[in-house]
Amino acid sequence: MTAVATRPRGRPARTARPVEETRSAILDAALKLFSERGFEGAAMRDIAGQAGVEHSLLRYHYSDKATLWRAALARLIVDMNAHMAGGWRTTRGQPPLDRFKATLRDYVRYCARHPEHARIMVQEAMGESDRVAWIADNIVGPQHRGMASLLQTLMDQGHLPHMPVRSLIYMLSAAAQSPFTLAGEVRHAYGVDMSEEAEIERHADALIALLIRD
Amino acid sequence: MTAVATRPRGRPARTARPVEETRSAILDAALKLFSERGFEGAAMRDIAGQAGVEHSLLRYHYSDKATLWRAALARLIVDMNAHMAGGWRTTRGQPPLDRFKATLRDYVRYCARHPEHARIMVQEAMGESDRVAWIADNIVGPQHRGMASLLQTLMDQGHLPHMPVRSLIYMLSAAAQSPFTLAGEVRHAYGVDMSEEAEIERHADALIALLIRD
DNA sequence: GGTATTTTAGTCCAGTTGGGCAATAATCAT
DNA sequence: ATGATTATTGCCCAACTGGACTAAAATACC
Repeated sequence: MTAVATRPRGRPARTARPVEETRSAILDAALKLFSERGFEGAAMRDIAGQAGVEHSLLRYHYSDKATLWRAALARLIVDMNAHMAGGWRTTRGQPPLDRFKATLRDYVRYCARHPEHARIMVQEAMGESDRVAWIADNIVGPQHRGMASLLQTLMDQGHLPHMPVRSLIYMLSAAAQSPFTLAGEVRHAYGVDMSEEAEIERHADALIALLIRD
Repeated sequence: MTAVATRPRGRPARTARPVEETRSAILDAALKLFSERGFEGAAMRDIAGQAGVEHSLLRYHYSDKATLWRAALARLIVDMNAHMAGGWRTTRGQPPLDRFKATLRDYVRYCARHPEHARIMVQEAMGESDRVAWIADNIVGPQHRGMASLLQTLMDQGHLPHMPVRSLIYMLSAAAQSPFTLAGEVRHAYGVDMSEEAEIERHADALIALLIRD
């Protein structure tokens, strides 16, 4: 009945959780709910509840719902870039094909840990909202440009099937993400938990087998 | 200001559009909006508006929102089965590999014409709603069982990369659907309209090149 | 010709929504 | 000390939500 541990009204003491932690908790909650229910379906109050704050606080830190959405996605990109750049560095000096295989495996691991990412892309990719344009400019564009030349090289060397690079990128990404994006469906239909370490590595193996010709 | 051409209150004259057409228009509208905004995000009134009827009519034909959702998806499956079965028949007598290639092409065409299908799958595959279970039982299960043995045969013959059949099904479907599910993104990022005939066939070529080893 | 049924529109309701605004408390700048 | 700034809750609102109920018109059945 009683509200659990309601914070007092004013600014919290320095000993309480610091601002950046609060903002981060809000972004986590926003990503979770936006990916589960879509932009319209995710209620500000539910996001606030998930983050453990009052809903007015969202509007204090992020002036409206669209701004909150952009902030959440911006942080997602930063995280992804950090993840992928880390893996890329550790394979320095290896031949391109080995590097590519390692990167694919790394990408599958990212997809497994961040299924929200792909789900949000799908949910937004249709309507005429400005969010689609934002995604295309800030996420898809940079990401695809970063991959294109390596893919073209490997394709020319015969390690990848011959086709327009754009087609390959879309199919590659989709194949990597699919079982994690649809994790609920996989669980219901096959009783398999795709968040398990072993399943993730198995899927990485499958993706590499699908793509690479050597 | 004045409402445009409001139908009179009662049952429409026989000359007006027949019931089945009304029901069909409602299901079309429901699919469109559910796929664009998700289950919670799609408002009954908006679906009604899209279908050109009053919102109470939805509740007459389909007792509640969940029932409408199920009806819309049930019709989608019927349509898909009809589409795929048609293509399957026309290749009777051909060798399995050729039949499979033709079926892939046919599936890509279906994905292009019904991007709502894949989008709804993604949108529902997460939450713990009963809709996930419904999808797994009524769509995914039957569909996958129907493909498994042919895929296993082709894999044994070396025409497909070796991996668990389940992995192949998920990657194959995702790769086929991806550029159409993300059509808005493709349009913004590349200026390409994936609903064009030529693009659809190009993508079918790419999918076949990705999968088949011959 | 009358009565039941089918198919539609219209109205009302209680709950939820995004957002506006005031209250309040800790901290910081002077 | 005191006044500004920061970070938070509390309360309000008009708009919208899914659904319950009512009114009405065309048709089907007898």
